Amino acid sequence: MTEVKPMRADARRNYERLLEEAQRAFAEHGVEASLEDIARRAGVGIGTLYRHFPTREALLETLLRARFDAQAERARALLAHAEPLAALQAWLSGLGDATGTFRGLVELTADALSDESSRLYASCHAMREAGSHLVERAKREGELRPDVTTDELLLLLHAASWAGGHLPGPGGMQRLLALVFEGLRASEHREKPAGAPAG
Amino acid sequence: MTEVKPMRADARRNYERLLEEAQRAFAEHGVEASLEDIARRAGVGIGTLYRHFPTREALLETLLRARFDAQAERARALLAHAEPLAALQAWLSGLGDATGTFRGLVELTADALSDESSRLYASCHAMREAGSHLVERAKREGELRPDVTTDELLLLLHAASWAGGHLPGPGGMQRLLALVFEGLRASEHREKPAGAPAG
DNA sequence: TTAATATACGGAGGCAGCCTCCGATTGGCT
DNA sequence: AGCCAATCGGAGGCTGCCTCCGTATATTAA
Repeated sequence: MTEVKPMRADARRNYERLLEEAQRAFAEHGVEASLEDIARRAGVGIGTLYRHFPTREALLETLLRARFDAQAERARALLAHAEPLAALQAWLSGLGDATGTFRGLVELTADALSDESSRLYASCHAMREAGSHLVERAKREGELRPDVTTDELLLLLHAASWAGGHLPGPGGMQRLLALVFEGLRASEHREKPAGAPAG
Repeated sequence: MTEVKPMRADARRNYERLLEEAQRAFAEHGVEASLEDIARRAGVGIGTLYRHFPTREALLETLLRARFDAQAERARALLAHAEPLAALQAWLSGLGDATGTFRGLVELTADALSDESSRLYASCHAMREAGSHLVERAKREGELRPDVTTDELLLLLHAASWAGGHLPGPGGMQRLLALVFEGLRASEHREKPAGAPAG
């Protein structure tokens, strides 16, 4: 059985200080924030940081796992929503907001989803699984094109989130995500403004 | 009358060796390739590299300007194409291929397009301009939704290119770009499914 | 050809970040 | 109190960025 010896008091204290400072640092400087800086601000030697979190990814994983779980939970909740496509869109939209919280997180998440050897892969798996139920339902009810996969959808979301960061002002991701859902063709059943551009 | 004094022979030689090695290095290791390594391989001191190219961006700009010009030219040529939307798609598709040549190039280009202070901004400007003519034509002829801007379109392309790199195998970007054009809704009156030529 | 000089070269050196290793310290237990 | 395994901390080795300046050389004038 996995008997876990309780941590020594100082170890636990440092562990928690490190997580706090890491959260701050990543939010402020993005995922590339300096680890030595995190250790410094936590009032801890660099060696201590590396003992608790052997890699940057390990540190990020600890911080992110809860978020991924929350997204999975949200997906399950949205299965109760009456409109399958709207539910899916809502889920993706929230997921996009979450991956926008610090710079570099989108890249990280997209990598984790496609690279099985990533430490974050496992953390993401439950989330993808939960999301795929929303996807399947939307397909089954004829609201989502049947030839698109969950992975493609997630990737498109991450792409929109990534690109949203390059648009001035907030709401960029939402706008792009909407475009992706609607497509780019002008079409009759979509109301189009009357006036052709002058010129 | 910008009389340009000819470079000293050794200077010109080094300049060219540096560009060659930079091309190699960026292609192999992405835009973050070590500058000291480039200098080393070019058989030149690091100081010499920095004299010719004060920043990494300056070096990249020199390498990329020709590419951007080529893309602008391609856009102009495609104005002769009979089908406006197909022409636009073809242009974007080629542009996406070009930004996939080395890792980090997509990010770089997207940044350059949105940040006026970037050294690459000027280089991109003509390309965006040329592309916007394709966009306007497609709108005018009612094939492209009128509420989307050239910048959004370029950003969506870059997003697709970025995301394509996270899909296994080649052709990821093409597939995603097609999805973006067609939209994600299931719909009876869509003629052709988006998708990579599975053969 | 030689001398003068503007031009260009090269790498040492200072800084920061990554990560490892191991002697010093200390919490927890008897 | 005293022991010792668990934990700490940071020096040190490495890489990469970038600047500065003494040295070397291509070019030109004599």
